[in-house]
Amino acid sequence: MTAGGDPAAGGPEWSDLAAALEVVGARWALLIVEQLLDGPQRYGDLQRRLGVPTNILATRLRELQEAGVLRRLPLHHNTRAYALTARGAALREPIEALRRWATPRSGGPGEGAPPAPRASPPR
Amino acid sequence: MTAGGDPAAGGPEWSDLAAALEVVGARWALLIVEQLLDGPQRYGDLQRRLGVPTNILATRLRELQEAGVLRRLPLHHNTRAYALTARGAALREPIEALRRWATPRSGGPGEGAPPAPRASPPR
DNA sequence: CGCGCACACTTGCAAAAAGCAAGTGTGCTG
DNA sequence: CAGCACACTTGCTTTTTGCAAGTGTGCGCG
Repeated sequence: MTAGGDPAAGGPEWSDLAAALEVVGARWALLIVEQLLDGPQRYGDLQRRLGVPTNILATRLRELQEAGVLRRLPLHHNTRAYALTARGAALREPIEALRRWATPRSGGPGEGAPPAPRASPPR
Repeated sequence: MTAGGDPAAGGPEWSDLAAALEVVGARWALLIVEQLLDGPQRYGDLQRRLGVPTNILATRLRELQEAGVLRRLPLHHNTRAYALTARGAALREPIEALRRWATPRSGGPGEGAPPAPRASPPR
């Protein structure tokens, strides 16, 4: 069941990871979910806190909603908030794992390559 | 855009997650690392197993190498293999967390949104 | 009632990244 | 020396991302 994805073929494998990235692999998706882990937020708040272009934000919110990761909560008059579904909240683990990976841990077995300074947003 | 962080301003936050995505957030990056978790592989193998465009693969391998995630092992004559560094291997946790998230767990409380079938490579 | 304002998005267009196909260089091997 | 496998490059098209400005809607106020 679901196993393989491309059985008995020399073709590319199809992993669960690819399926995950299909949903949250787009440019600002995980950052948006991360913000929402703190609780429901409104469009304007997300935009200001992340610095994400407004059209991208609108697109991502629609996609993530369709994927069942978040949903819109109608607020007063014409305002609304975005909140994670259970499936969206389950992204806390992967997100924290990524955060831990990125966090420079002092006292660990430092190795690999010397850190090179960067200075620009996601990607 | 907001390059160089935005300290002590009302501007966008700069999370560790963003730093992680800066390194492994590009289109095929995590998939490449996932393959490499099984051990060192050669260029052609990666390309065939993932179905990634060859120019993209070359670019990602260079970027991931510069980020200290993997390194090139010279093999016989002009062939080489790519292997994860310790830092790259540490991505196993985030990757497995994402895989678990994507894995349809039978018996769970179905919720969020009805699954919509897809049929195409990442993104 | 009409005006301005905040909020939540669209729209239009330019720049960057991803994708496809074909080509290049290198070192065997026949 | 021709042919072949391997590891990439190069040239061009398509898709995605980003920026800036515009649209619609519902108050709050004079």
